[in-house]
Amino acid sequence: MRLSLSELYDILFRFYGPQNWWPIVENGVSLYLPGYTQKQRTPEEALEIWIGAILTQNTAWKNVEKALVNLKERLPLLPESLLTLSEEELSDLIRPAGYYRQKAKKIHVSMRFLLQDYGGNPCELRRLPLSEARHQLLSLWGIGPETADSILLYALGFPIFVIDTYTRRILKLLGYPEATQSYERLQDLFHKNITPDVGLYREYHALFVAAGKTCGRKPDCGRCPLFSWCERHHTRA
DNA sequence: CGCCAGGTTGTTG
DNA sequence: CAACAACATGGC
Repeated sequence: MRLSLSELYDILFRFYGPQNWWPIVENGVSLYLPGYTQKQRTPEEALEIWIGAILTQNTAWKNVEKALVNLKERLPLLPESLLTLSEEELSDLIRPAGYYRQKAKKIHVSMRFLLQDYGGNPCELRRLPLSEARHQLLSLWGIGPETADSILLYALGFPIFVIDTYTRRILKLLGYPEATQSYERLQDLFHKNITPDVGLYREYHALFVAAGKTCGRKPDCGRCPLFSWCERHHTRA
């Protein structure tokens, strides 16, 4: 019997507990505070999430953390401050996050956009309809669907579901054919089956990441709460 | 040492 | 549209 998406959420939540995404870096460590799933983010927090979403593209969070620490000890995290740095200076600070020249360019593009169109305040995007805010994000060089949706959900508080490689991996193993389809197609599955609640969407996506890590390079099936529904369980040679 | 991590873009068939 | 290369550091 295949797991429904709400049953899956319950299992993951009971096993991994609240994830309290998205973290803010303070005193050199990432903080995951209980209020974060519901909280309306301040412009400062929203900007850090925005930049973090770019930095974490195909990159371990530990490396992003180092980059954010470097940035925050060098200057206040504001578009106008970041833009006083050249792309080369910026790339030097974010080096630990990898792809540092690409990401410096991406951050510059986003900061110019925010400063020119929204007075440097990312939260102003919240005034737009969701589809238009998403369209604007996707029009920026360096922001694809996952980064856009992470910003919309975690920084701006729009009810949109984030799809990442972990989501696909888990759903494939659970036998969901939609997992091999396009980003928007898979996203629709969540929008149609899970009530659009920001706190719920934030927690659910973070739980996929937690589960995906258990199922990474060295799968720890003995400790996976999904073992009995997993393809590996049934199709082992 | 090799593999991969909270992707996106550009190129090519 | 799908497949593939390029982008790059650091942890396990």
